[in-house]
Amino acid sequence: MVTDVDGVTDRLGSSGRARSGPRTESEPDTESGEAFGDPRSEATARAGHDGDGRQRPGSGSGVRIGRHGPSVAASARRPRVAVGGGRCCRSHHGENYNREVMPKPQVLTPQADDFPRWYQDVIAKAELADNGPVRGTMVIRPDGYAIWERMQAEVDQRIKAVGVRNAYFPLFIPESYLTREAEHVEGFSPELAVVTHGGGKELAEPVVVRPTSETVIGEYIAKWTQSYRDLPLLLNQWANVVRWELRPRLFLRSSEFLWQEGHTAHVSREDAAAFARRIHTEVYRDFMVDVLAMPVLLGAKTAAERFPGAIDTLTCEAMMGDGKALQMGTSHELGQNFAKAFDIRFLDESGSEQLAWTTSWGVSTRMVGGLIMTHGDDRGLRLPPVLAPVQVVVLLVRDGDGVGAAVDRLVDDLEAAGVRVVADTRAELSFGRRVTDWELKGVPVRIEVGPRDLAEGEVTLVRRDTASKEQVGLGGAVATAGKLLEAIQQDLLAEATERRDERTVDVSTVDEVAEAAATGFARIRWDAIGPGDEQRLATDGVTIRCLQRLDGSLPEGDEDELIAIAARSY
RNA sequence: CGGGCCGUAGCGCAGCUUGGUUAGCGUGCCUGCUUUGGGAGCAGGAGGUCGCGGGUUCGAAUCCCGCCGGCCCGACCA
Repeated sequence: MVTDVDGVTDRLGSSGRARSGPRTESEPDTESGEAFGDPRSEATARAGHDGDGRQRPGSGSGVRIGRHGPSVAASARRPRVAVGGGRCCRSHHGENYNREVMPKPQVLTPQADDFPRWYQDVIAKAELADNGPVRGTMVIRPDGYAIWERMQAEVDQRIKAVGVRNAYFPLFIPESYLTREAEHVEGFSPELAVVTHGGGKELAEPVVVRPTSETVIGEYIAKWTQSYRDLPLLLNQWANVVRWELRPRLFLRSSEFLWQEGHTAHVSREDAAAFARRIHTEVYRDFMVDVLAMPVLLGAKTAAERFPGAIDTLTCEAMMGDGKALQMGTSHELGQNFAKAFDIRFLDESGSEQLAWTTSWGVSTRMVGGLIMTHGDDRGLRLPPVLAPVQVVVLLVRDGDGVGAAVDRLVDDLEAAGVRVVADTRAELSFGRRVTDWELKGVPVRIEVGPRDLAEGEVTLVRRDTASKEQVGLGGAVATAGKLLEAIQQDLLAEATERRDERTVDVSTVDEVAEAAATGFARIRWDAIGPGDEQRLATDGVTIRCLQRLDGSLPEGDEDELIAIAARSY
């Protein structure tokens, strides 16, 4: 099979730039249907693994390998000198012998030095993803995919809660479908991958690899829609899509990515608009705020930024750690554009034929990038507990005197309490190394179990977000962990909200917009931006991210008194 | 597609200007011992068509020509 990514521009008669490139042989690897995880199996699925992700023989949390005599001898040899004083201290002041802030080894480029470099470092060191062999493609590694699976599970549940059902449509779309909607084809043809050969022969009609599925799904919605009783028709699919990218970045912009695309048809414009808004708020915003702990701004796109073929595009915009904006999700009112192109008609109650009104909406693996850049710090990822595939890691500091058994019991108790937990008993790695690893991976709470603590019947709990430590009795560890998880979830959201608000300024002129956008978001009255200003800002790398009402709520259609949020963006 | 830069061990790099032993260094990897409460130490070891092709030369990672690939900056996008 030969994939041709350049020729289609001409064939589709688009104004897009022409590109040259070799035709590349590629194996047919049409992987259809994304498996997604059952959230309930998450904790148990991980329980038999150590921190390396390798299955230990014997499984269960109590596996012991290669730890015996020496470490016991070592701990026995070490008398309680330091601990003796510490014990006194602790009992009187509740202090911790190792509470002082530890010198942190630099494992990542600091954010302040070079934010993009930091982002790449995190992805590499936390083992989230790699570049694929074809430029712009992405290999999502198990720890990265686990994050995506958690996102899928949470979003899927919310999508279904508003009455949408999942289906699956093909990867290949007839090229002719794309051309039926003028704006749509113009918008997408520059980034299409087109298959010209199959089965060793040139195809009579080339097929495109879906960049999005409005067209195929429209064709079938038309087929399935006869009566107003068939509407609303509410569909969603989890799939991969391909948009040939010139400047790829892992998670943020790759030539192939994973997403969810919803497609619905309604009897009236009002119904369609209301549904798009409902998805936008009840699914996307709630998920992003409650699960991702990201304070997204909701708004409408300007005509220039609208989805090709839409009459209105709603967006969720987030601010990253460097002040730049990231579009986290969009919902489109497609009006009757696709209904006309694909003949989506129905008979209404009076028996007269009507054109349907459609919507589409999606969120993608880009959210993983947004999550990294929103909460990450110089030590690595910081995952919000509600999302985190692993919420608590129980770290065996050093073996001896029943430490292993205590780790096992704690893991069992946490699991029984519904916490997603793993045990790290890798005695062959130094303590510091393992701590650093778990910090890189962003696990919200770390519980350190070692002989010294245990002699006091205690363990040490450490928050990933603040690095603060506290010691609690073994019996209280589960309850404390639960409280910490809740606190971390709230605090991450609060921290991100505070940063966004600090870096958002109200301005009144276009020049001020450009200046303010250098460090964050600029808010300006939409009517203060004249024709041509939007384009002029774009030359400085600044775009209008969205339009909101003065109170920050979502506008409906064309309203006066709107505020434009302008920023640099990813 | 325009402008700048780079291809040497898995990754990051030095060596090239001024051609000449067996091509080095950091990290990672393997083995052993000692370690383990904040990226452990020591010893030993494996790993290279110096991007590809041609040319100059007694001799090329190094000089010349061509090709291929990649990165960064500008015009589009979840």
